[in-house]
Formats: sequence, C-alpha cells, structure tokens
Amino acid sequence: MRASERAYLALRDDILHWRLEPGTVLAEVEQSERLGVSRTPLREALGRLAADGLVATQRGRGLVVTGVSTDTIVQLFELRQVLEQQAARLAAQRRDADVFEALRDEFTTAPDLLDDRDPEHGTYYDLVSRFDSAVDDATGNPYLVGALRTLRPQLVRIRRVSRDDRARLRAAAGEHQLIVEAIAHGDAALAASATHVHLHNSLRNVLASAERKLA
Amino acid sequence: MRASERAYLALRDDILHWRLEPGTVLAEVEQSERLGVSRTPLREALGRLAADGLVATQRGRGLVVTGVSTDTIVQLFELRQVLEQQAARLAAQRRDADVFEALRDEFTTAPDLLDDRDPEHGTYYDLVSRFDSAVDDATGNPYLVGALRTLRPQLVRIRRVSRDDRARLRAAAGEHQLIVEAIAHGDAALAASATHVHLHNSLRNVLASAERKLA
DNA sequence: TCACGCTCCTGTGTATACACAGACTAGCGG
DNA sequence: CCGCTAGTCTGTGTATACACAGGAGCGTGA
Repeated sequence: MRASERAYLALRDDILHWRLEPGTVLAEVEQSERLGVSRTPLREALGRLAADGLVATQRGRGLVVTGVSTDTIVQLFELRQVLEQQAARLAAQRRDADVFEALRDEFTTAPDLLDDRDPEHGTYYDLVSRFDSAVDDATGNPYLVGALRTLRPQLVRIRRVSRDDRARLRAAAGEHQLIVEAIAHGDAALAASATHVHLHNSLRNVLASAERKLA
Repeated sequence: MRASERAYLALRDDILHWRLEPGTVLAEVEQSERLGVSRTPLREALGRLAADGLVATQRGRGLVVTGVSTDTIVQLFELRQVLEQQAARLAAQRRDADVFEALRDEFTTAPDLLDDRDPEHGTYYDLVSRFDSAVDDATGNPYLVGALRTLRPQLVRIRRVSRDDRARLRAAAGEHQLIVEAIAHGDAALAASATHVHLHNSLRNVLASAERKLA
C-alpha cells in the first residue's frame, strides 16, 4: 500500500475515533515522524482530509482538526437528507431484488444483534454499513456515491457525541427494515419517504444527546 | 499565488474548455514542464482534479482526462437536482430579501442580454453565476455548498456539448426569474419546485443536442 | 513464423534539501 | 510600564534526486 494512503487512513481513523481531538494542530514534520512517512505523502494525506472537511487551514497556524457543533450536525443532515433520499429512490428503480430481500431478512433479526454481548454494537453497525454499500451499488451513479462517501466519515465522528441507546437502535432497525422493503419492492417514493423519516428521527436523537454533551 | 493553485486552475481551465480533450494522458513531467512548475505542486493539482472527477487514474498509464457521455450527463443531473433543490429551499428560508429582489430585477431584463452583440452570452452566464453565489451564501450550509462547488465544473464542461440556443436561454431566464421570486418571498416549496422544473427542462435540452454531437 | 522471456525505459511514488513567509520574543525607546 | 521594532525561528511551499514497478520492444528459440 502507498505511504500516502496509509497516512490518510491512519490520520482519518485517529480523527474519527477522537484520538485527535478538535482543535489539535497537525504540524507536517511532527505527524510525518509519528506515522513514519516523509512529508511528501503526508501532505497528500492532509490535502485529502481537508477536502473531506475533517481538517481546516487556520491562517498561519497550519492545519487543525475541525470541531463538531450542533450547527454542523444540522448542516450535515440537511445534506444527508437529500443525498440518501435520492440514493434510495434510484436504488429502488435499479436494484437487484435478491440482494435487498436478503438484507430485509437480516434487518428482521437485527434486534437480536443488540444484546449485551456486543456493547459497541459493532455487528449492527456492520450490517448498516453493508446496507449502505448495497444502496451505493444499486444507484449506478458514481457522482452521487462520491458525495455520500465524503459525507460518511463526518457522520461516523458524530456517533461519538450521540451515543445511541438500545431503544433508539431497535427503532432504527425497524426504520431500516421499511426502507429495505421499499427498495426490494421497487417503490421509489416509499423508499425516499422512509429514508426521510429515518433521518428525521436519527437527527432528533443525535441532537438530544449532543445537547447534553456539547453544552 | 501558490504554484499548486496556479497549476490546478490552469489544468482545470484547459479541461473545461476542451483544450485537453477526454482521453488525453496527463504525464507528470510533461505537464510540469508545460506549466512551469515542478512535479510536487503539479501532483497536488492532479490530486484535486481527480477528486473533482475531471481526471481518473488509468491503471499503469497514469491520469487521463475523463469523458462525457449521455450517461454521465444524466447521472450528474440526478445529483444536481437534489442539491440545487435543497439549496433553493434553504435559501428561501434564510435569505436576505434585498439581495434576491435585486437579482429578480436583473433577471427581468435578462432577455436584453441575449442579443447578437455577445455571441457567447458571457454576460448572461455571469448573471447566473452571481445568482448561484447568492444562493450559496443564503443557504448557510458549507457542506451543501461544497458538494455544489465540486459539481459545477463538470456542468461547465457539459455546456460545450449542449450549445444552448437563444430560445432555450430566454426560457431559462424566465425559469430563473421564478426561482428568484420564490426565494425572495421566502416560499421554500415553490423555490424547490421551480428549480426542479428548470433543471428538468435544462436536461431535456442538453440531451437533445448532446445526442447529435456525441452519437 | 510465432511465442516466450528478458531487458530497458518511461513514469509514478517517496525522500530530502532549500527558500521564504509569518509569528513569537526580546530588547529598546518613549 | 507599555508599545513598537527587529531578529530569529518554526513551519509551509517548492524543487530535485533517487527507488521501484509496470509495460513495451526486441531478440532468441522452437
């Protein structure tokens, strides 16, 4: 794997998991020594992170890790709403029914995944991630998928301030089930509306817990 | 200005104006000599162009300028529809009325701009561009604006295969006028629908003339 | 004559050295 | 004591040199 790729993934992971907290200054020499690559590939990695919106140039001070406020969360969801609704619509029109029927079955049993043996709910988030990939594939639109892929890292970072409780995750599983069914049936309008509902509820939940943690 | 910025703008301009045609291989040394910068800033520029979707890596062969097909046009508009509708909606909710009332007046007299003295219709496209910027400002959503800004270069490139005729531009001016009025009045739903209509008509016009040029 | 393999060569990926700009600090003057 | 200025110094921006991989072309053998 290329050194620039390794540096990008390592830094992104550090930011998404809050090992590099908002406001941290990323000096090039410091980070290149820490990650064991030279400045050239590191700069490429930092450029990509800046394009992702995870770091920003602070005049004269170099790059700093961007913060997360309730404002940014609302803004991210304003974009997410329209991107994911469109993706659901297109996926419903162009999907391979078998794929989404299989996913529907998985979401039916999803509540079983949300037990105490997996406190981080990794198995559940993994299912959601595979669902996202299936939708991406089905849209057949690389530009839309590209926009979604730059958005998703930011959403992962938000999870940390929102800490889903089990009740919310069970509800979310039900909402996902409806979206998957709509796509499997080729019902574009329902897929979009179900996505709208799901994201509305997600945002409300995120904001409720973020208010406690950020304020 | 930084060398990497100059190289990026120069290459982007060359691609958007079809001086570098689709399929052209961009070798690093060749381009760095042509533009008078070294390989380091040039690579940064190429990276940004790749993120914009204007160039793509062709395994082993380096970077090539991407092509434009009717498929890609349709896909770009599937993304553009939802982004611009959302931008119009948010702008209607948060706009400074004075700004959009002034723009409304300008669009009222826009047909006068479309005469023979300006065969490239630069003045008109300039007005549209100022309108886009006003909408961007009004949305107050940097993530949405970012997605739109990466999309727009691709749309400029499409103009070349679609060659708007004067009749279409007069109609488009009318459609824009309605969007501006809706935003000025704070009518979000109308702003979104008027944008939908405008882009639907634009796409139909683009595809009609693109079929002749690309097929 | 065709197929396989080896060599060369072009081009990307990475490291490092140098130049310059902006910010912090210390010292001096008012 | 405060403010301004000059100098230093850290850090970014750019150039260049080197390493390595992939492909093309040529040669040889069957």
